[in-house]
Amino acid sequence: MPSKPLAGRLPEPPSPIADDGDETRFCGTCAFSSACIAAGYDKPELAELQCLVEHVGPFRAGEHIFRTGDPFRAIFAVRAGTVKTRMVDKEGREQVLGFYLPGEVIGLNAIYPEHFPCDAVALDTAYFCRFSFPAMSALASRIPAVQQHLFRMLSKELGTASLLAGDHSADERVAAFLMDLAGRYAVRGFSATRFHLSMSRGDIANYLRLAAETVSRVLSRFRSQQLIEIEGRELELLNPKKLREIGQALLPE
Amino acid sequence: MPSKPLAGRLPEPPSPIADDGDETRFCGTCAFSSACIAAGYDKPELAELQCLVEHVGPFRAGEHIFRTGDPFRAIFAVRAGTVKTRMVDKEGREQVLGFYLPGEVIGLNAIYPEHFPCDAVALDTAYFCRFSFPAMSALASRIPAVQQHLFRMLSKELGTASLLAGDHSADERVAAFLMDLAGRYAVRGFSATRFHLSMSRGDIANYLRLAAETVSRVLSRFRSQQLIEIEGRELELLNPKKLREIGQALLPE
DNA sequence: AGGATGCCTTGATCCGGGTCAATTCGCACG
DNA sequence: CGTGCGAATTGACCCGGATCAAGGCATCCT
Repeated sequence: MPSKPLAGRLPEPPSPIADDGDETRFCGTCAFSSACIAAGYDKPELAELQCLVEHVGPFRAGEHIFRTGDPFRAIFAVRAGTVKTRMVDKEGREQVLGFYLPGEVIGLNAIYPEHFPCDAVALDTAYFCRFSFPAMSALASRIPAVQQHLFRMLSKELGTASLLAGDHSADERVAAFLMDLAGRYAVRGFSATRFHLSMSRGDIANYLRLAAETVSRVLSRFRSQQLIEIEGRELELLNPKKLREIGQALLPE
Repeated sequence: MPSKPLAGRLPEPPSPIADDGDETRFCGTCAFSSACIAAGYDKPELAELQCLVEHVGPFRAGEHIFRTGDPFRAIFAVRAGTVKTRMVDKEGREQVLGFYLPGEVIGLNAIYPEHFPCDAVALDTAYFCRFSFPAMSALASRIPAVQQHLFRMLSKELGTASLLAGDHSADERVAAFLMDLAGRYAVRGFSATRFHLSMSRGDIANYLRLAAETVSRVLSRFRSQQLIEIEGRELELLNPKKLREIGQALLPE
């Protein structure tokens, strides 16, 4: 069954929203929060972090945050909403690289080429913190915790990228995908067993290198096996243990 | 036909060897050379770079440079020889993550987890420069070029990792693999049309998420189509243009 | 309201590449 | 100098998931 309306698709983001923060208290759920805490909220460097960050948005579903080929000047932390990144080859085939939830960071893969190698597209109404990268790396030079944080984020993304590459069955991929999302929501303090899928079946399938029909079939089977409850894009994990087991080959630890 | 002997498998590495360098002139083909040059060879910082680097090796074919779970203390630049990195899941299935040629760097994916998430195994006799990572990041704080170089390497590896993930035919994968190797040899100043494959068909297949038999078949077909000449592990690219065309979806640019 | 559109689901069919198997070759080793 | 073992090649067969097709059900437009 198709999705039910959420809230009439209004300005306010339907998915979990990260703490907005104010001048002195920086977004609590942001990917940089740990770096900030390590640096110490009272340190003068924090003032600089405030300087190099800029709140942008809202972007509506389908709008681009950046496009392939745009010169790389900044990275973006998702403040609210969901984003997919994708490459489009010259035959027009789309390739979804990843989905990003509140608190996560996009644009890191543009450092090397110095131009964005992919598009970033909002899946629902989304807000961001924009970090000037030159300013950021200058700051990283002076605050080891910031530098380390950047290294860690890059290295982490490297780890997840290589997991997807393995040859795994459709069941493994879908189960791992659901558990991965659940874990990421949990880290940010949201429910790990009930959440909304902001992306279409087609996007999920593309990301997992499957056909949309296959994703649909697997989800239907998982439902009939009492592993999940799903109605449109509203999802509940009924048996996370079993799901983790199925997807274990694709999951960390 | 299987491989022909190269040089009797003796201490000296059979594959291209990077410039060994001495106290003041650091390995010319090393991945860090550009950072060094940017910093200036005469700068006192270079002395520190000399301090934090340590030449290790030789490792013989099959020996581990590091193992899954080892605490992360250093990254390694390949000085000579070839390395594969791989993960082994708990069912014992191997997953090849990448091959590394002289001048390239392994271990970056360990920064985040702080333990190596994979094994690194020498494919032939191999030598390395070992860079203490704490020292390296301390240096990165003081020399922007070093920091930027680390960022770039991480970001670059991120880009290549996501290419493999796409769903592509066996022909595309194999062609792209060969052209990628050719390009990487060319960058380091080696022949881009004739080179030795240090890895087995099985490793290639595993890396490309194919069966060894499929790789073998594709190579045979490429040979019958006059695209390559191959005997055992000695390879010559007869029609790089066509190969690039076949593999374009997986290749940069 | 009526029609168009996009997303999702489900069924039927097909094919690329995996799996199994046999053979050959080269090399290490007793 | 066999002998055994691993890597590579080639053939025969099969299966998971892609593709094609049809139908349902929302939302959006006019």
